[in-house]
Amino acid sequence: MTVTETSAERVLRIGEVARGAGVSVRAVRYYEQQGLLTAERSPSGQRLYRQDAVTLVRFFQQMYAAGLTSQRIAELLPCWDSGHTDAEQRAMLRAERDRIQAKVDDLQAALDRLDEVIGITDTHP
Amino acid sequence: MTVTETSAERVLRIGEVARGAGVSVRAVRYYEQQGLLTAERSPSGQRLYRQDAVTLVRFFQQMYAAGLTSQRIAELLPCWDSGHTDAEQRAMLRAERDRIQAKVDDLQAALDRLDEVIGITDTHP
DNA sequence: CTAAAACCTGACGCTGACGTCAGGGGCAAG
DNA sequence: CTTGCCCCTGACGTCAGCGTCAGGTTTTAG
Repeated sequence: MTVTETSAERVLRIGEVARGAGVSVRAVRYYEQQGLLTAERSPSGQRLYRQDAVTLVRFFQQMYAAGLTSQRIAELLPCWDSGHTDAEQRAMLRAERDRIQAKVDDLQAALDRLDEVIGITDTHP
Repeated sequence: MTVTETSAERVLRIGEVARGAGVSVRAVRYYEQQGLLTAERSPSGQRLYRQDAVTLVRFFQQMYAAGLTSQRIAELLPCWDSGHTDAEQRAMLRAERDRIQAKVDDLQAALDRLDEVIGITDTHP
């Protein structure tokens, strides 16, 4: 479609999004399947993304790394792009926050156990 | 075996170890299967553990929580009960340490993202 | 125009620490 | 003796985030 693209209307195809965010194409499709990411479709059926899709995918990765499930991320997504939260969402947010904090403490304790045997007891890098 | 137990020779059965460490009986058997835990056997085939098995299982849980696999834990166990490490073990220890540290940083970043939308921007509890 | 590269939709495979069910002993109390 | 609880050994099931293969269409480079 040779519409004189006004330079601001650039769209991304799935491969570009994937490479941009450092994940696989399969992963991006998976996110859509989980209701995290929506895409326009070209007449031939190919997915077309806006540039912020890359940022979004990176955000998903961050949440996954923090132990959130696809479902949780989907439930909490509106909190970011609407800036508003209801009671249920607040509860989930706090629950996740506490869980992650606990995990940080656990990891820190594990680190201490490792350092203990390594001998790198230099207090702070 | 009615050997006059000198009060120091107390042994534990698998259920006691499991409850003591807060894991399932299945988990304790799994640790043995992975070469993490060895047990004597009663004449009837039941596993008999020493008291420190509970501590050991708790330690496994801590390492699992830190993202180590059974194999890694098995490879690094000698470092603790022998107090000695060879070059390969030191490399693994440092690698795991770095990985965990990176994970801590990731979690911290995720926490910040959550707090950002929660509004609990109180610097430190 | 043609070949390569990229995209599409299923759909099965993988990993790791267990859960769980099946089928069968053993051992103390009442 | 029998009731009940704990133990045993397989061995299949689970879950979540993808990997990967199959078979086919579309877009792009030359």
